[in-house]
Amino acid sequence: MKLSTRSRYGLKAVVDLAVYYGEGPVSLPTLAAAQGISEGYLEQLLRELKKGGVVDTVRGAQGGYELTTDPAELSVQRVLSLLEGSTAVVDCVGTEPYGCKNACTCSARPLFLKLQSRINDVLEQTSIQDLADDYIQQKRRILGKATPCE
Amino acid sequence: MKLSTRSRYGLKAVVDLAVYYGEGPVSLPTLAAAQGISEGYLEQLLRELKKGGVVDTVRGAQGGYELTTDPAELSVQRVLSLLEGSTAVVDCVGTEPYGCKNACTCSARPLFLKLQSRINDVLEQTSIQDLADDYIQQKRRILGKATPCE
DNA sequence: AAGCAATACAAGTAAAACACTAGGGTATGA
DNA sequence: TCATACCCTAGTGTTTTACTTGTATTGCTT
Repeated sequence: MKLSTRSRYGLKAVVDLAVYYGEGPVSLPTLAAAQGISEGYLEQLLRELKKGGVVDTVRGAQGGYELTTDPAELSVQRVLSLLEGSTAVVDCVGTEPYGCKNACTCSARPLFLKLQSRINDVLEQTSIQDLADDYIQQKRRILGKATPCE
Repeated sequence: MKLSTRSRYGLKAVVDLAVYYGEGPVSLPTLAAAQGISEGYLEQLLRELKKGGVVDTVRGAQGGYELTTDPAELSVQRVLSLLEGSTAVVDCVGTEPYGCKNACTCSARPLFLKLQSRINDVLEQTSIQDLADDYIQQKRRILGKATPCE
């Protein structure tokens, strides 16, 4: 039931892009360094996000990646769906119909449906802007304190 | 973010046991046949559940598995934790402390915490009895109808 | 006491998913 | 034209998943 590292890195990169939204593209080396991961790996994730229309790219020197949309209008659900393939905990409750012929007699299905519904609520209602706001605020708190955390 | 088949099979087996709770042990061949899976595989799952104190066993002829607890007092959370290892979507929000030193500056952490909280709500508030009740009721509905499902 | 119906346990294994790495190609601003 | 970017495909080692196989051991039944 774990979220893949793809999703974690990719999502965090999108939040990073949200912080600089409207200020021109951010380069891959910059984004990769921010998370301490390889450029090659992060690039794959960003390409997936581009295919999904979440980010846009500018090639050449001074180029980079930027969000296509206002981060306030971009849900976490959309980002994770692209990175994870699907956010369904079991195929039979995913968005695309999965023909489990036992669905109607499955003793666990009611649970799965409810669980998925709650998950979707959170992922759809949380915008990238929400995460970026928290992130900026948290950084401010840390700067104002002697002890960085807790 | 998928739930393993371990969890799906194991959970359904526990619901099956709930249906016969108080009526003596149910044998592995019976449980395996009910789901159409191999006995060897299901046995591993049940052994895990025994280690976790969810089921008890009776050896020898006429033996089998039975729930140790009233299914109304048994949460889905407890069952899935044993089967899945943990129900955490990311290690840093699991029950046992995972020392991610970047936790306090992680832009995705607020989301993960909220998501995990909602998931735990569902898994803790749903009892095995709840699933068994739905299951029995659904079977009744099917018997009363010409078309079995939708 | 024999036999059979059960669980107990350990090991092995094929396939898929995961988490990357490597290396070449193409566009573009300075 | 050169350095800085993005673009794209393949490959690869590791881990996890989803099982199978085989050998005990236990205990009711006859």
